[in-house]
Amino acid sequence: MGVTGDFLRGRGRDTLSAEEVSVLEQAIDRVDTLPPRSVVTRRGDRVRESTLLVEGAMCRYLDARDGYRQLLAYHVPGDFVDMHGYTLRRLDHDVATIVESRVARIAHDRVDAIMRDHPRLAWLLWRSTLLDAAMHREWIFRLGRLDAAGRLAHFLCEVAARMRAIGRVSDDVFALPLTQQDIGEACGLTSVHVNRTLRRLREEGIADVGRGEARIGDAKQLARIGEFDADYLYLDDGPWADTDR
Amino acid sequence: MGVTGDFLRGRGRDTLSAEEVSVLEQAIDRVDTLPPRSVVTRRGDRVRESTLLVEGAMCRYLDARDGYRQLLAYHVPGDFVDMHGYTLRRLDHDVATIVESRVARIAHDRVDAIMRDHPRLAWLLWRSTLLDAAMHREWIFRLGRLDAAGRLAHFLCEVAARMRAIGRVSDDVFALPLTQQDIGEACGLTSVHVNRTLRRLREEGIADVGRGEARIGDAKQLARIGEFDADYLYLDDGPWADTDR
DNA sequence: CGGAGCGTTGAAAGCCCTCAACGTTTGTGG
DNA sequence: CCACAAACGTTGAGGGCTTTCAACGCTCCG
Repeated sequence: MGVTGDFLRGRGRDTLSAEEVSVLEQAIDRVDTLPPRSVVTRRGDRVRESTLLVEGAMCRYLDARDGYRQLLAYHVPGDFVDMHGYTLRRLDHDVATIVESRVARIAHDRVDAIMRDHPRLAWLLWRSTLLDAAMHREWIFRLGRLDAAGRLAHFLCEVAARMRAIGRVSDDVFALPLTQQDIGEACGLTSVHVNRTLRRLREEGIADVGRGEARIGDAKQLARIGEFDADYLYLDDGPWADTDR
Repeated sequence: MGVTGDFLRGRGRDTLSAEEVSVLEQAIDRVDTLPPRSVVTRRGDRVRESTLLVEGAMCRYLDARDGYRQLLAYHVPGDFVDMHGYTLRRLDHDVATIVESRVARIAHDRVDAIMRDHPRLAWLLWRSTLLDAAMHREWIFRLGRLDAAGRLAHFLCEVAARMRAIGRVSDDVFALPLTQQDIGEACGLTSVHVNRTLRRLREEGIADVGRGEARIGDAKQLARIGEFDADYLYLDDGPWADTDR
């Protein structure tokens, strides 16, 4: 299988036909390896290709005046990190890697052709941007309504669910190559408070985060604390799960 | 002019050709008038038509365990409040009116036809969902990085810019039919603290919010406090502002 | 005219931040 | 392979922003 193997797996399974996989694979101009902690796209940049994360971890963020970032999204393999740039043409935020990452590039010309000739694949690309929006909404909820423990729990639940969907969770452990500073920037907390709160979750056996990975000790408790409901990830239904329209 | 007059005006001007306006108008099944403070769609609902807000004000929100809501979006005339439902098929949040509102309904069958026969209009619909996502991102920033005054300032700047884009601001005054409770639910604050913070903004002559409207006294200061930059609204460029691809 | 919702204000408590110091891990060059 | 530095993680103390609880005035509408 090619580099698109994970595409949309975290976002509704069994969605791509063999032909569609082939079309997507042939649309790829090249595969790049990006160094860790590198900025891929800056706010305001005109983008002419879109980027599928194949392996590694990336994020999107906005800078604040005080020098800290606000993370907007955390990306796992199979995610397009900037498909919205195809339509919006310039990005309103930065995109960066967390660790060394392999990415597949698809020129927007190629996407034009997909839009024209492969309506169902076009639909899937649109759908993937809408799933980003659904996650954005849940991040708004997390920041607006939850306390520190809730925010961390909710974040961990989301990443765990998405990692599970792409087959990267075993024994309730998955890679989470984020520093406490990063996690703080995702959850609107200082790294100090992230540290204290993660300690509490660890001491209570609910989750253990550190050394580049996370272990979920009590998924039920974690979901309760984070008021987490995976509905918004639309993992249960492929885009044509029910075809009655 | 029909009921689609404001569509996308707040989201890049001069975007619709006469033919496209006509197609959109003819896709409308009916126009409903919805009472104030009514829930239009509930989380999980299967949606079979999309809703264009013609007149009034609406919002989208998620409920928290404590009984409070987290607003996810505030909608002004010209916004589709649930175009993402066309692709996702069920909604992951509630949709409600703030005040009595007129909405135009377009069955998803009709959208199918638009997708098939009017690629540029299809593109515009996709674009409008991407602008929602861009606003979501800015809401994440607001909640994650700004203090109470900053959040209110940022929110007011956004609504002011969007109201201006649809010609609904005069003498720096625009309708804002939200209670302090509503504003708190948008900005992750209690209504008590919203009250105190709005008072400060009023006393300093920066903004005056109340009695169903907002008056911007010092837009520059407001933007500074809210770290607001209207780039993300993509108001300056229609979807084909530059056609080099 | 009465009540309900909304807006306003005060006091006290709590959650999280800031500042600071120190321990631990990681990575790099000698 | 070791030594060192830099980044990351950990912990404590104090302070500040926001919440909570409570009370009261105002406005609008039935």
